[in-house]
Amino acid sequence: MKIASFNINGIKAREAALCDWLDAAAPDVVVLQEIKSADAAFPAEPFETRGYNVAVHGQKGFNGVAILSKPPLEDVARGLPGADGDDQARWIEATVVGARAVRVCGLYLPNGNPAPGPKYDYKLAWMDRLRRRAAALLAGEEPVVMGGDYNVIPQPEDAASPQKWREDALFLPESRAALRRILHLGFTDALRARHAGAGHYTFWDYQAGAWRRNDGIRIDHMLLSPQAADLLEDCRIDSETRAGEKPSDHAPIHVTLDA
DNA sequence: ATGGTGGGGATCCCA
Repeated sequence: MKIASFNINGIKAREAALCDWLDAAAPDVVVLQEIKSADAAFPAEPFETRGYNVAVHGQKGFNGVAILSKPPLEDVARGLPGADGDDQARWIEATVVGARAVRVCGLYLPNGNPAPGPKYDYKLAWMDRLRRRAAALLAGEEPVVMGGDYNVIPQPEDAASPQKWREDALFLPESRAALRRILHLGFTDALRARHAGAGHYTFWDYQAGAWRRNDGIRIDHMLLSPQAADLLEDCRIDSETRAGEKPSDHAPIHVTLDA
């Protein structure tokens, strides 16, 4: 089962590029971030035509996540638990059944800039809620994939120019520590498990020729529970999509599981 | 130190 994550930066602007990538990469399941669309305005037809079931947790203008899945989506849950009144649409999960059942979670972690400030406080609080949800998922002892835009650069080797990110919410020590706290619960960073070393990026800013100069960062991650990590066959970043027509500023990342 | 680009929706916010 091929499970992917893709921050598309606006579903309306990215419909053609997303469909082209779906046709080429043929993932079984995709978690999407930054759809920037309300549920009712989400254009499900092009994906249903391609055989995907669609579950949306949308928000007008900002944020918004969704799951596309060829297997039926079971037990869909929307919103990250732990804060009543948080109306930002950043979390969706569902069970997909292939050879094995996999709990698939799609997340769009807050950017957090400028730091310090209320947006950074929100980021760290959201990561604490994520850690609690992740621990609860681990207790189920089933294959779990938490994929998405984590907006955290884990290590200096995950940025082409780490010094430029020194003061940024994506790379501050507290952000990296909060991500490590989740990993240390027992999750596997799938890309790292398969590819050591520098040069694996998922995001290149639209500005200042970042793609042309390969000035990227690795902030989109696929975290696997031990039961999912046991099934891991491959993890790759489809960086060529960043060179396409009207691209997102993120590239898709995907795992192949023996499931 | 600054400005560089893009999406969405409204004359500015977010990344």
